[in-house]
Amino acid sequence: MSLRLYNTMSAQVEEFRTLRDKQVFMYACGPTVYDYGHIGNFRTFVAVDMLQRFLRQSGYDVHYVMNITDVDDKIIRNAARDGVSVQQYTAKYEKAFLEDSAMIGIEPPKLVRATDHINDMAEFVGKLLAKDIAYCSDDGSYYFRIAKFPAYGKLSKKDFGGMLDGARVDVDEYDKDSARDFALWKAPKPGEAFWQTSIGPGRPGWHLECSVMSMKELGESFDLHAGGEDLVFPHHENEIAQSESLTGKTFSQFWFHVRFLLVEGEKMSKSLGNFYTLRDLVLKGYKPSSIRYLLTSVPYRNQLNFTFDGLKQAAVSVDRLRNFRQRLKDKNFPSGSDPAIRTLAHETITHMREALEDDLNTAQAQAAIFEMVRLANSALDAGKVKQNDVAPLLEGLSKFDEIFAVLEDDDRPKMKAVFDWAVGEGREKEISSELREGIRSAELSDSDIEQKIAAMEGARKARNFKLSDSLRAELVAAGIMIENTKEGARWRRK
RNA sequence: GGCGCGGUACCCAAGUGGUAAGGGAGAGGUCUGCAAAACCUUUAUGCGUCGGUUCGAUUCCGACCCGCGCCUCCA
Repeated sequence: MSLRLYNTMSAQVEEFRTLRDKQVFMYACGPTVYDYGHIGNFRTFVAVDMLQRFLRQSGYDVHYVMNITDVDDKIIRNAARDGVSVQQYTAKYEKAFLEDSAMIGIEPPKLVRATDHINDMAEFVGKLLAKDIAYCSDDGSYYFRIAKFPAYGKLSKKDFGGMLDGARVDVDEYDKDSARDFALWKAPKPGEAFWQTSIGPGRPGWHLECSVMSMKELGESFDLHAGGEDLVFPHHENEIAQSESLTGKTFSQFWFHVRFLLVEGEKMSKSLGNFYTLRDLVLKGYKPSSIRYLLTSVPYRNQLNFTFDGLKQAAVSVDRLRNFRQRLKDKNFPSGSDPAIRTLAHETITHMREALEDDLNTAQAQAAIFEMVRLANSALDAGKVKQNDVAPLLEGLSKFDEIFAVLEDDDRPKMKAVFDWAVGEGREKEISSELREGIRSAELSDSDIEQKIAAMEGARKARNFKLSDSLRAELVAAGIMIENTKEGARWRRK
C-alpha cells in the first residue's frame, strides 16, 4: 500500500505520486511575522510537519520549503508605528517563530524570506507584464489580469462567470481594470517603506511572494503545496494563476489544506478572549508536548476542538507512553523471546503505517500504539516479555515518535525558556503558578535526587516508613515523581 | 444568498451497509507497608431529529434542527 492524500484540486483522496521517483518537493505557506504565532497557526504547521515526517519515514527524500512573509501591509504599518525598520520589526517575531516551532517539535524546513527575493519578484512581474498578463496602474502598482487565466477558480471551485465587477469591491478605490484583478506589486504611499526595483519602487503582494519563492526553490512544477484552509481562496488560487499563466505548466500536483481549529467550541478570536499563542499556553503551565499531542490527535481535515481539558488529557496520554518506554528501558528481562510479543510489535507498526497512509489518520495511529502499550504492559505484568522482545517494542514506539514526536521528555527546558523570555519581556505577571511549579523540579540536579532517593530506599529497607514517606513527600513537593518497584526506585520529573 | 464540512458515551475522538477503535474522567477490583505505575471489570441496544431505501443503517437518500468554514490578503 501507499499513501493516499486528499487533494483540494481534485476534491478527493488520491494516491500520492511524485514527479520524481522517491523525492518530494513541497512548499508550505509559512507565517507572516508581525506577532507571536497562535495555536491555530501551529495546528497547520504541525500537520505539515507530520506529513513531511511520514513521507521521510516512507522512504522519500523530502525537499520541504517554507516561506517567512516578512513584508506586508500590517508589518509596514506596525513598524512605522513603533518607529523601527521593517527588518528590525520582523526579526523579533521571526526568531520567536523559530523558537516556537522548535518548542513544539517541528523539524525545520528550508526557510526563505520574502525580503530576500524582492528582485526575483520584480522580475517575475516584468515577465507577466511582457505577456500582457500583468498591467501597471497610474500610481505604479501592478495587477494580475484575471481575464487572461480562464482556469481561475479551479482550486476553490468558484465560478467567476457571474460575479459582477464592483459587487463587493469598490472599483473606484483601486485603479484596476476588473475588480477581481489582484495586486502583484504595490506602489508605496507617502512615508511607507519600499524597495527600488526594475519595475519601480514598491513592495510585493503576498501571493506573488509564494509563487516566486516556491518555483525558485522547487522548480516550475513541484509535488505538494500546503497551508491553512483559508488560503485556498484567494491566496493559492492567485498563486496558481500567476505561476501557471507564466509557465504553462501545472504549478503544484497536490494541494494540502489543514482545517481550522476551534477553541473551547468556538472560533478562536481576540474578541472572544480565546485567542492563544503557544507561549500563552506555556505561561499557563501546559507542556509543549501536551500541546503537540493534542494538535496531532485529530486528523488534519477534521475540525479540532482545542480545550484546556483536552490539554490535560493529552498530558496524561503522553505520560502513559513515556512511562511504558521507561518500563522497557529500566528492567532486566530474562533471555529469550515471546513470538506473540514480536508479532504484536510488528502488527502495531503495520497498523500505524496503514492509518497514516489513509490520508494521515493520526487518531487511528494513536489507537494502534495504545493498543500495543496496553497489551505489552499486560505481558510485562505477567512476566512474559523477554530480552529479545524489548527491541521490537521500542521500535514500535520509535516509529510512532518519528511522526508524533512527544516521547522525548524535554518539556522542562522548553518551559524554562518561556519563563526566561517572559521575565525578559517584563511579562512576569503572566507566569502562572503552574508554570513555576512545572519547572521547579529543574532546581534539583540528578545527583541530588538520587541521593535523596537512596536515603529513602535505605529507610524503606529498614522499614522506617515514616522517614521514607517524609523523604518522598519532600521530593514530590519538588516536582519529582517516584515509583517504588521490585527493581528499585524509579523517578522522573513531573 | 452561493459553495463546502461536521453533529458518535461525562469529555476528547476514530470508524463501518451486518451490529460501535483509542485516550481521558468516574466506579469497583488486583498488586503494593503506603503511594505511584500497571493490569482487570464497568460506563452508547446507541451514533442530532424525523422519514425513506434495504433482509439489515450510525454508515446510503431526503427533509429539518444545530455548529463550523470560504466567498479578496485570517493558518
